[in-house]
Amino acid sequence: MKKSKENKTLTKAEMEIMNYLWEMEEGGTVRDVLSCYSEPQPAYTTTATFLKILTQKGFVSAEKREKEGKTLFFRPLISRDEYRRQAMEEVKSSFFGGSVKSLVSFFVKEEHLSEDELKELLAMVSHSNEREEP
Amino acid sequence: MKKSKENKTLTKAEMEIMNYLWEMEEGGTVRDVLSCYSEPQPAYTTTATFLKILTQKGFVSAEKREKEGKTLFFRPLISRDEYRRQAMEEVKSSFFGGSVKSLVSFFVKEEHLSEDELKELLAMVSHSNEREEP
DNA sequence: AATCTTCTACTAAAGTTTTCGTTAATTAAA
DNA sequence: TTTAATTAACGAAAACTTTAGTAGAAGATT
Repeated sequence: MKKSKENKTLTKAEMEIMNYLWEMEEGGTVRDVLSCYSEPQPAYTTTATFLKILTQKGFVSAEKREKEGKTLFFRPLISRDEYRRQAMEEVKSSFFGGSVKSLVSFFVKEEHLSEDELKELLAMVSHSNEREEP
Repeated sequence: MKKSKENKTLTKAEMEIMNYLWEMEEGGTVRDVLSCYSEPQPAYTTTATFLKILTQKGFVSAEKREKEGKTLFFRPLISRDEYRRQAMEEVKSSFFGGSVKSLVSFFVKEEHLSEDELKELLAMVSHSNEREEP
């Protein structure tokens, strides 16, 4: 049986780029990503390197498209939600001893969510609970 | 005006040690921390190095105490809560576009919090809201 | 007091992440 | 079609993180 250390996680810099890609509708080119950075922007090649790494790690695809000549187009292969799921597992266990309740209550308190906002959340949750009851 | 890059964050290994220190009542010695690791334990000096680093970064104090001769006693200078606050700021902005609501609803949905648990949370929040109204 | 153990401080190597210059190829412009 | 601009690929330096060996001081044991 393989040890299956499939838990490839993103580094900080890689994460930043994924966020930019997710923000764009389809993905984008090196230059598209580069333009997302606030000053001081990294070097073009730096961004290109990370996109390459992300490709190798399987988080994005690199496509060559007719219109754009040699320019590669990078597209996320994992959704923000999917990755969040993995990453939040980490956050939960390392900051909140694995307890969602303690995590959620932390944020609710910390951020002073109003009653109204909470009710909104409650409604949202009731819905998803309904269609998931076993 | 100073650039004030006070945003010292803990690395993974440092974080692990802080967690052990927080779990102990007061803090502890190198050996105390070492004994918290599950096998394979790192070398004694590895742990000592990290405690030293944490001291330099200002996350813990190193005290020499009468009873224990030369042995140093390390004590967290920041509470788990305080650090969480910083760290969660990061999580919120990089995974949820800065929106607590989106974060909380993610966890509530993801983890299938029950109605009861949510009510508990609601109660908790009502309380903290009451004593903070401006 | 001589020896053994335990501890901190120092140092450095190994591992990982971040950064970007250089090169060669492709496309655009003159 | 020669020249200039843009790009992907490569390689490696720089920065940061993790790991641990060694030395020498401090304390415990015989």
